[in-house]
Amino acid sequence: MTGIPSRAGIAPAEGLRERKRRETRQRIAEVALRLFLTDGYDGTTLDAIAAAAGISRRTFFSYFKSKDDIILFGLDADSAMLIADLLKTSPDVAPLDAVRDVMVKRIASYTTEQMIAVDNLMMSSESLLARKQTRYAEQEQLLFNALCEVWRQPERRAALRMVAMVSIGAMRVALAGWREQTGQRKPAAKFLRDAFDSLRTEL
Amino acid sequence: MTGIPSRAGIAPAEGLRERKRRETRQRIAEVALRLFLTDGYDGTTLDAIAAAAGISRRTFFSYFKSKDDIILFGLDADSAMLIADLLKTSPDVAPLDAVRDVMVKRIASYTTEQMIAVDNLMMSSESLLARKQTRYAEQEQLLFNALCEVWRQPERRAALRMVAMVSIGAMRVALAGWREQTGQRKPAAKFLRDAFDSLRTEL
DNA sequence: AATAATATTGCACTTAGTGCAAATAAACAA
DNA sequence: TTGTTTATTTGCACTAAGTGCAATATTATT
Repeated sequence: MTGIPSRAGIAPAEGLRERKRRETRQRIAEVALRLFLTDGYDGTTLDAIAAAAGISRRTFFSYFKSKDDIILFGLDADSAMLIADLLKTSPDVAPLDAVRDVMVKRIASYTTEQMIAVDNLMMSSESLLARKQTRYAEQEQLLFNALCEVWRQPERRAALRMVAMVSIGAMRVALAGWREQTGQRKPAAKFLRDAFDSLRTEL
Repeated sequence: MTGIPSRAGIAPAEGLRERKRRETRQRIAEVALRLFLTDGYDGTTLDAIAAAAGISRRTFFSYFKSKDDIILFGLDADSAMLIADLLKTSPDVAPLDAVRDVMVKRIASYTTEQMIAVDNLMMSSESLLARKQTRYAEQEQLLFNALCEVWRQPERRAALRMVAMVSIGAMRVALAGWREQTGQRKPAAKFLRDAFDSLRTEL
């Protein structure tokens, strides 16, 4: 029993431990990304990352479970926002349109350089490329779960699974097309809209 | 100058070298798969595989470029057949219908036990799961190329990209649904047809 | 049989990742 | 402050995948 310091229960008033942990994790990610961009992914060892972040090699693994995981740092927040947006939509609109609108809105908020840099990095390593694909699969699953929350009729589940698959796929194809264009004029949002339009055309 | 042995040029009359190489590769794959099923993927070392196949550990890498690659052995032949079938279809039918029909036809020819065994294996290891996803991405690309061969109008390329994406996606979702069903009564082909039907419904 | 081309092997090496136990630092109670 | 509990950091030894290289063995060629 003994009093909880000041504020009760919720928001446990981040102590020194939590803060340092958060900062260290952030520092590792920043330092690693910088090294990746200069020396390449495969050319950067965990020893180098640990040294640059001021920790031991062993400690790295208490922050990230693998070298690959560094790249995924921060990306979860993005898809969480997308899901949050989607959960706010009305069940009256068509699921595919809802997802498209939410995606288009989100994609416009990204900075171009960051996206290209991270994407190029991912293309440079086999294991990162593989990791990227599994991430799409995970996102598809999350999206499907969210869709089921909004459109709750059980008889539509099979269709919603297809909507999730098609949406993540359209996003993937759109981003690939956007990345491959020479000169980078058109915004990613346009590629995304075109991809969803193409779906209707041929199907 | 100097006669080509007996038959000219084409089909260079497989010599001892080629035959042994083919046999060794086959033997490694068989032996490895057997070990994977008994000891698990991560529980099977390359040393064990090499020993069981009667080669040195170093030699393994002249047959497969990684441990993961063993699983993919033989799968290429399957997708090659699918592509070959597709290339025979007429440009008059709708691309998506053509792909669906070819897939349904192909999937019926698989033996159930094999599929389940390999699939369970893939689920058991992170790196194999990642590999499976990249394989889907590769198949999507191959399928897109084939579609462009049959339906040659440049203005339809964007749509064909979507058809490829959607088709591989439908197959992926169908196989996942088929695998997860308890009791394994319905054939995979039915799941595949339902998946393609669901596409039309919600889109 | 001699020679050229290719395959196999052993060896040393790098790197990612894990288990464990000792040392260190933060949180908490008196 | 001091002592105690609890979480974190670290070093060390280890496993296993994968690579480079040079020596050896095998197959092909003339």
